[in-house]
Amino acid sequence: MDDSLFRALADPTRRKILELLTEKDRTAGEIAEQFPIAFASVSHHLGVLKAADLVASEREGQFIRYRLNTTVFQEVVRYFMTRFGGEGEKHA
Amino acid sequence: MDDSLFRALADPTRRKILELLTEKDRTAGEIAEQFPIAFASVSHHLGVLKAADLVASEREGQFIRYRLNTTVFQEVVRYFMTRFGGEGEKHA
DNA sequence: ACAATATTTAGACAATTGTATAAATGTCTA
DNA sequence: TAGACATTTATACAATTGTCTAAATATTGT
Repeated sequence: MDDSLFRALADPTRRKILELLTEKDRTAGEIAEQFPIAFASVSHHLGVLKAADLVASEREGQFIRYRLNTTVFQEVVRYFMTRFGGEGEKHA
Repeated sequence: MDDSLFRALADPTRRKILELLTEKDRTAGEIAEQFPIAFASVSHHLGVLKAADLVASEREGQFIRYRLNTTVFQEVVRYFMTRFGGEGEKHA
């Protein structure tokens, strides 16, 4: 379980970005306009999320469209379930 | 979902502490001796984990014993499952 | 080629964080 | 009460981080 993953999740703006991407894929601009901070700052957050492999992106003409990488979230859930899964479901 | 929770999880030493507490409850000293950093630093990490409600502690004579608060981990799992639709970790 | 739009990258700066040492607090036992 | 042990709190400092503005890169249309 990569360190960059948890560091990426530690920022509330980035978590909000992830939740936005849950609804639908969005371009960098569509994401950025949801926040009161500079576009460049949001771009930086997107870079962090991408480095942690939580999102992927692809160019679409002028735009760059971002989408969730759901695979990694499943790994996160598995991390918590196996290590801290609470009582009962010990399925090692 | 509290911000302090994700910030607490962002540090690898703290995650290691949590994993140690998965095995069994431990005193501050037993935890601290597992790490190459100063006891005071580990104590600080324990404070962060406690503030995030990830662990609880109680005095036992000279010692202070720490234990996982599993309830919060279940909330974490629920957070990821509900928002980021983890399909694939079904169990029984 | 030029201008407009979309986004990222570079550089700077203040706030936060992880660590260390030293001092303080709490507990036990002689 | 004194002294030893266990742990936390106070303080300082270097490293990391989130934000900004300005400049750079990429694409589209004229």
